[in-house]
Amino acid sequence: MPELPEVETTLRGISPLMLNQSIVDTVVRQRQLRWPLDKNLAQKLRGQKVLATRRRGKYLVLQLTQGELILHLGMSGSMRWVERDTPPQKHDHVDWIFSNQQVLRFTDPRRFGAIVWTDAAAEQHPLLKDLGPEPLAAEFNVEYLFQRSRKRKQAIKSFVMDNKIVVGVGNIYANEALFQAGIRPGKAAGRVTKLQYLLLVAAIKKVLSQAIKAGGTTLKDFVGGDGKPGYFKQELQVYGREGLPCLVCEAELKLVRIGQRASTYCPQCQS
DNA sequence: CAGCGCCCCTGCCCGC
DNA sequence: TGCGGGCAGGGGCGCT
Repeated sequence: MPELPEVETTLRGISPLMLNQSIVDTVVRQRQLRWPLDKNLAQKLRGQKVLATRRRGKYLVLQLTQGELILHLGMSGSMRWVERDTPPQKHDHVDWIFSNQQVLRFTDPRRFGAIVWTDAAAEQHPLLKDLGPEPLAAEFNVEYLFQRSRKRKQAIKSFVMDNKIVVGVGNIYANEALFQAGIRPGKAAGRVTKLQYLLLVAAIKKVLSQAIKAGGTTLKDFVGGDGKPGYFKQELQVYGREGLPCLVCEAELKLVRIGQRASTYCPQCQS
């Protein structure tokens, strides 16, 4: 999936063509996503104008004339503009046809993605209301993270991937940020020092910003809203590099599982 | 409550 | 070449 940079890339790619356009129709080919799609989705969206778009964590939100549409790309989702009458492929589950004749297509092989309409502000919705701060916001800082971590025995990697602590730090960037900060992924969050948190916050902000700038990381077939791949993969220093030499000290990178997720680290550089 | 597994699902890669 | 097993960018949920 798209991690935060890929979601941001998608948002930037799909927004311009839909702003101030009305939804003419919603074509649903597969209702079974993370949650079954609302049977009345097409009816609820018909004629609604997209007034604004935004991102909260890995959720995309379309502000409509009435209510908001919450979208999530799960592990394998993507959205892109397609030409009208482009034949749908196997996993092209939903199309939105806009008043300017543009067609926005939601594709998601694994179907962990979500499409949820809400009549109130998306931030009040149960899916979004308990989310932690945005990683690139000023309120995500060393004091905040250090304070939240005290007495917590959870592995630091799971801790920073917890959306209640901070949103948008997925497996790839958690691995990268911990490497850059010199912290072992399995270390208890409560035992990570304040200095290490200072480095970690900086690393998270840096790696996410750089990935956004590069248009996200394309591992398999991620494409942004413009259909182009991301170019961050070449920047990855530890993710997917287990068994290879550390790019800093040449020690062999190790692989462990933390919270059922692959965690790669350098036994020399990270403590 | 914190924290850990399980699970949703398809595709792909690897070893036999 | 075929098949089973394991793994994949997420995260809600139920259980201890």
